[in-house]
Amino acid sequence: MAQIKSIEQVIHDGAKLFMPSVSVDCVIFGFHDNQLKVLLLKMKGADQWALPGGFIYRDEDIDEAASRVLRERTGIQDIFLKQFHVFGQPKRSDKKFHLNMMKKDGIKVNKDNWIIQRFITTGYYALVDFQFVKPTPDFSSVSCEWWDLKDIHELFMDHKNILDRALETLRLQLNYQPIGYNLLPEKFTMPELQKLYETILDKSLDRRNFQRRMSGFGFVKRLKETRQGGAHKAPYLYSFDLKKYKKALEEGLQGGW
Amino acid sequence: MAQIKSIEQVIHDGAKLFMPSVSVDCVIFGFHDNQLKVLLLKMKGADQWALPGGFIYRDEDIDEAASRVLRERTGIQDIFLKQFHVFGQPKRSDKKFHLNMMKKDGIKVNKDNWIIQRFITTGYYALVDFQFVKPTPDFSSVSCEWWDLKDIHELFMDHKNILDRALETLRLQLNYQPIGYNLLPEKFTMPELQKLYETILDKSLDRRNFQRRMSGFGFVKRLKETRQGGAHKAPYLYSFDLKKYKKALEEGLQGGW
DNA sequence: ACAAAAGTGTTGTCGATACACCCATGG
DNA sequence: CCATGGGTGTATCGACAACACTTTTGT
Repeated sequence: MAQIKSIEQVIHDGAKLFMPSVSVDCVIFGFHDNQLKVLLLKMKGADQWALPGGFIYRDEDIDEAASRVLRERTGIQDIFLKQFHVFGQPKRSDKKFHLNMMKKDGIKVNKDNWIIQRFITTGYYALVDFQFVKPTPDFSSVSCEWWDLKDIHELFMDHKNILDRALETLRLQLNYQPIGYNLLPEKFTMPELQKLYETILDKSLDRRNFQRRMSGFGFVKRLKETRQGGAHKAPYLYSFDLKKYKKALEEGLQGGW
Repeated sequence: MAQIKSIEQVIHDGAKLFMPSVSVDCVIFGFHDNQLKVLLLKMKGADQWALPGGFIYRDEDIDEAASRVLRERTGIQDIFLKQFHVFGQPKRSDKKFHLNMMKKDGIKVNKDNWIIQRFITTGYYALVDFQFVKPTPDFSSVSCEWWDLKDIHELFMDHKNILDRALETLRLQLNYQPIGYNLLPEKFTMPELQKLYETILDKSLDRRNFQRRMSGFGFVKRLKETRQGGAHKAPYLYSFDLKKYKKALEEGLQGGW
């Protein structure tokens, strides 16, 4: 697989290298300063921000393509990455807008070029450890940065819609899957985990009941250490019990029927 | 949108009419004789059964394409139909197998024809009222029939895998969404609804607790009529309270957090 | 009359909520 | 020494499982 280095190259070789009509877009969530963050790219030739995305090589699994996008934008691999929806409205991209954007950027492209066609995109969302991410722009963008979720109001094409759907899915998942591994550092305190949940859900939870519920699930284990340095009582550190965590991921949290 | 009537036509006009590389496949569930049924097509030129599927017209929403497939195979529209997964492995279809199948059927197709290329398919599942379905084969198939879920062991391409994933998704959905509308007739008894749940989950539930739980959700309402004719005590008839049913669909059943 | 199916009631358990209380630490 | 954050204990409530009992109907 040839590494893509420029828009010109995509325009020239895209049809040969990639599958037509299909793309992936990744909503990469991180957590820092008690804020839910999303990794965005600033597009060349447009004053807009976009989700990291990409095309699928002719012989590449679509999940691997998403994984590759994530890896190339963050330097991170082997983490939680999940399909959540296919966006396939015919009007989701605007040919004129695209052509104009390319023009602004000084790029000539034929009207029937591969890249100007209609694309159906599969949305993926990822949960990553903020501190290990090295945001890296791609050929189509001038910068790559973390944004506070609440500051994002408008994005490239239908990407705001994709982001909203990802968040909705994430909130639902919270009800029947464990979360936090990959979003928090190796060791964390219970209040930190709670803040994560509160931030995702955008509501406050009872401190004491949260602890017991979490402990009850069994996939967090308390360490003997405490987090020193902060004012007030030093909280215990916890880490995830990977075995039980993965088991809970597969089996779900609440039995249901 | 031109109606497709033959494989030859797809081979000849497909590239013009449809998006390349993408398709939809539908797992259409029905319920009859206390059995979960799936609608399958018997392929021309291959001694195999397949899920109803199709391509996406150049100006068609992908969800509408799935809806169209469902409509054309069953005669039913406006029902529960949901994306559940994208199947995008490069090896999911086998070029040689396809070419051979066409050959058997006496159809000549070029090796670089649109239809022989790699496809990424989006899986949808539908829940339909068995009695209203008029199974209708498409251009690629010789018949269209309901199969008992438990009798399906092997399907065309990766369709068995798609079916399994659909069932898995359906079972999960059962935990946080109401179900039964579109799968059962307008009026039904509580034991019938229970049988549906038991069949999907493949396990038995307590008759009495099931009744109370269901009633508790609020989206079924008891009618004054009873189902006459059967031996033994006549059970009450119920029907869905559409307003509350849809509300439950949107908001989910168990609060979670 | 009796078996089988359907409807209603009762009890115990467990988890979730809502608190009260205790502990540690910095100012 | 007290405000603040963190940890533990407990009473109450409600959901759900398990099971007993009653009602209806065909044979």
